[in-house]
Amino acid sequence: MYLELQQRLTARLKTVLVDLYKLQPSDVDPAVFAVEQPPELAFGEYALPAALKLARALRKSPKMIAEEIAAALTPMEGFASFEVAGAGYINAKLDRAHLAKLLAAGAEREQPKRDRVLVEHTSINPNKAAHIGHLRNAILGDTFVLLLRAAGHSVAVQNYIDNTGVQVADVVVGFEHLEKKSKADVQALIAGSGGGSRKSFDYLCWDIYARVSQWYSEGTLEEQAAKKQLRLDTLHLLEHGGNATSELAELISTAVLRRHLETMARLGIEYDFLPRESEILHLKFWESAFEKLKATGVLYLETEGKNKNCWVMRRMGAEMNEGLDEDAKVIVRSNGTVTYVGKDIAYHMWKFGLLGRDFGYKIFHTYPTHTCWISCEHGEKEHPHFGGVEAIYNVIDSRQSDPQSNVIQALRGMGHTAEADRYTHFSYEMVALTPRYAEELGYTVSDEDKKKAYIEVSGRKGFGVKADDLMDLMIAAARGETLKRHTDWSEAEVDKTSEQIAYGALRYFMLRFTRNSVIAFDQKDALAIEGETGPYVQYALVRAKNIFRKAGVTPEEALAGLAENAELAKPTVLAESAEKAELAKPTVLAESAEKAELAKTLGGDEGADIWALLVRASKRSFVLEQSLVSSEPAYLAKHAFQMAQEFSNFYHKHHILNEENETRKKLLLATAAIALRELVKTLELLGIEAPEMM
RNA sequence: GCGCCCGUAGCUCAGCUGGAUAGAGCGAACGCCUCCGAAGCGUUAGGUCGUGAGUUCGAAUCUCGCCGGGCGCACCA
Repeated sequence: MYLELQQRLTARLKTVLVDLYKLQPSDVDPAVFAVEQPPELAFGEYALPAALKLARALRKSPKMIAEEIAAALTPMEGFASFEVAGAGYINAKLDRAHLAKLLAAGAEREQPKRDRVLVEHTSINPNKAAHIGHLRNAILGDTFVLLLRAAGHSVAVQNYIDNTGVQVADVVVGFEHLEKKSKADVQALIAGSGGGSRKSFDYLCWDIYARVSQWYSEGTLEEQAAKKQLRLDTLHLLEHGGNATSELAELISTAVLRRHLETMARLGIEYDFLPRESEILHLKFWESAFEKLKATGVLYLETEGKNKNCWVMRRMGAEMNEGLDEDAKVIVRSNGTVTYVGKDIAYHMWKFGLLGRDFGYKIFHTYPTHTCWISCEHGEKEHPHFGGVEAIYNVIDSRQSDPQSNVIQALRGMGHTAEADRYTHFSYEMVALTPRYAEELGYTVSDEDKKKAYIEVSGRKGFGVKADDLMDLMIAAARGETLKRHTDWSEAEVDKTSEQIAYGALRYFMLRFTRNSVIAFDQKDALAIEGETGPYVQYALVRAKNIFRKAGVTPEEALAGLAENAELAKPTVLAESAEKAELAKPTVLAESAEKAELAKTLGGDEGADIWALLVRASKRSFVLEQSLVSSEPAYLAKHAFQMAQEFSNFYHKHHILNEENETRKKLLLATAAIALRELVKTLELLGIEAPEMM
């Protein structure tokens, strides 16, 4: 609602400036039409710096201009006043009763249909159990998908599966050469391992992967070289396909992938399509891309220096040394094989529909509401259309920003500048462990590491926390708290609530930090259910629900009580584009005794906290927009927390059920209902559930 | 060596397209349950915004240098 009113204010400001100063909006610095937020709510809800920006051009004092504009803006539907403040800011104050009624009516603008976009996230190597760092990736990606969808985008979620890489090869080496397991043995292991327990196949692979990594570095130099060669040979067998080793790899990677989907499903994270590297290789994606890269001159054959006989791509800002660019990125090796970046260029051309080839598709998994497809060479005739989207977001950790920018540069070099501009590397920093927590987990921490703020986890060393273990630990802790408070609950109730709290706590913790901040994970912080956490937000909402349970009134009834006879609050008022001029025309509202009383309550000092809560509640779509343009879900997480905090304050201060003044009680109940609705919807955007009780 | 990111309260972090007294959580001290659940609420203490210069009427925010920390820079993926 806040966003809609702001857009109307902008539209009206434009017409006023055209009328007053004959300005052509297209010729003017957009900053003139900026709408900011005053530092304090007491100053108003919006601040217009227009007069400050126009002073020089109009050769008048900012204050005079501000007075003129303020006078011309008045009156305006939804706004109570426009006041000149400071050097020439115009502070706009909302009509408080009006906003309260709008919020109670819950009028939301219909989202216009926006672009088709593709979000790639999770993309865990299918060779071992998911760990804590993967959780950050998947939670960030999944939440961003929720935000995009809420804003009207049609989103396909992809989880890229590198099933032919060295990491899978390492585990295959482990099974074949360390464990001496046959394909049938591995099949039996997979069949015998239950999901979610320590006996799971992905856990087994976790240990084998760590052992193989250790094994590579043992023995004489000759032995080590032989092991390296074994690793390389295995990798080539996987890439080539059609042999016993690649079949074993397929078996292993698919089983681990299924476990990853189970792990993520616990948090409500689902996928639409799983493109695999094996198909990118076998369906000759690279060959198509190579032709186009050569034709556009992005790649050239190096004839001199260390990269002789390689096809290379010039890096951004690379310097030539005597006509030779030795810093160029090798895309095709001198032996004719393609590097990782090369394959990635082909894959991303496919994403934008620029490749001229497609995957085969078959169904891999069925979720309650949709199916998840996986790539294959010869798939179903009927399948959804993936790829060919307008914008993409790749949730990939910040260490990969170089290869990511190489891909973008290749697209740009081929002339696909529009695509390059809409390619977002949604980068994020790693999740590490605090030294203290690493010790708690039983790892030996060196004295040097103890001084650090955090220690990086390493799948190679088997050092870290597995995602499923972490969730189990958090559920157990939440369960302890729940049991303390509700001795009379059934087992099912305790289970459900504990899971809602634990998963909410985890998702919130991964989202509350901005993307480029390293998260130093500590069990104590993660399990904390006080402070800026998911459970705090959930608790606020549960308190709101309790009010209605006791009052014998539903939130819907409370909202209707305030919204009634509010013609102006009808959704249609806001359904059309706010840019349209007719919306900016001043209209006068019908006055009523009830509205006057509302205005009095909300306007006084006593009502300041109620007003602050209502304004906060009105900002969901505004914060959603901010989160989207900056690709930063943390803003919405912060919004949820602030809502919860202001509601807790309100809850403490006003004893709604004892309120004797009927109009006041109606307002308080409606405010609680608005806060409840907004808390639930904001948490929904973050993928966090709202418990009934806790 | 080159590139990217970071340095804000004891700790963990917001704020960074320049603008109205620098914010939050944790931790610390104190206070609040005959009243919708105290997993809560309130009050207080705590900051030369790494450092030096520059641009500007105005800099935590922009530019440059320096110091400290992290990560990239393979014919690995």
